[in-house]
Amino acid sequence: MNISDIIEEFILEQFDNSNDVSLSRNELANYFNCAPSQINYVLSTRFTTPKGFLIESRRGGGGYIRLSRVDLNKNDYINNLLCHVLNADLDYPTSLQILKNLSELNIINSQTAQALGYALSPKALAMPVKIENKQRANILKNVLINIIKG
Amino acid sequence: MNISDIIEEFILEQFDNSNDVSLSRNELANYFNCAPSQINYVLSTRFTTPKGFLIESRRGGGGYIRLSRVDLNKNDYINNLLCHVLNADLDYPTSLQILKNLSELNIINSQTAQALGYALSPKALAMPVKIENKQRANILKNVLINIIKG
DNA sequence: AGGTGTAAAGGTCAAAGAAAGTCAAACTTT
DNA sequence: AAAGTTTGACTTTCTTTGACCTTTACACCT
Repeated sequence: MNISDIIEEFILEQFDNSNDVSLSRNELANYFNCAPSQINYVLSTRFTTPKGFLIESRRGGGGYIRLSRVDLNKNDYINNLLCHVLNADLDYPTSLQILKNLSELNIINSQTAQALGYALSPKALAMPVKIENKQRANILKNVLINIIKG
Repeated sequence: MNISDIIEEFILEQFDNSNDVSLSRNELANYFNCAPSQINYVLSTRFTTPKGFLIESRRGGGGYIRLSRVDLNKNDYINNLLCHVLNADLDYPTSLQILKNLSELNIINSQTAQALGYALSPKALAMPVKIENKQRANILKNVLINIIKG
């Protein structure tokens, strides 16, 4: 077993009953006698969104890293979007269709769908088409990832 | 938790029922055993206008710092946003604050605020900071313009 | 009454410190 | 060889501290 696995296990244990864990990168690194960036490595390979984890953090004095777990099974449609559709380019009409679906599935309400539609419009993004479609996919992906957190 | 957060909480508690709080910088600094300018730091990062706080102060003997909470006026707020804030760069924390205000003013509902927050996050935009802040301003502006139209 | 000196506030800014983030090179395992 | 790990140098963000500045009240002269 390598350090990454050990650290992963350690963090998983912290999840005991709760769905949230707070930790200090430096302390952890010190405890396991490894480079601080090793912690980032563990987080980015083991505590990913597809696995149902969300990460928040803050730098500077009193900084922290906070992990939380979400239930993925309830969100098949979103999951599918995240794994397939949103990794590629996303044109504006398609994005509107996705938003409509999300709204009909009651995953988001209609105001949210509309607002996001404006946010993803060519006018809002204002950039060359090729980049624009990538950008649009990325924004929507991010919104969804966070929405499933509930 | 760092001192700044603790001081912030302390001040927020002073707001108990009233909408005004009066305090002495030196006394506070003394109480928390920190540099007086730390108080200014807390005020300028936590009790900002976008967050709905107003700060008055006076130097010299018998000087003071007075904080008050203002409630935002719907039209003024949007107007100010469109005319000033959203023409310039817009950093992420400020955008979150704006969304919170818009939600409190019932201009958008809380789900929309949250979704837009994710859409405007550095991760969603994924571009160099300088461009990112322009982009963020532009997207939010576009959303806002269309929302008040509708 | 009117200057004026002084102490008592608060303000500003930049440097130092304290986290966390990134990335690529070196190393290991498969 | 490819994939996965480990490490460390460098970056970015947020906080803390301290030196120096400005404003105000008040007492003391004349």
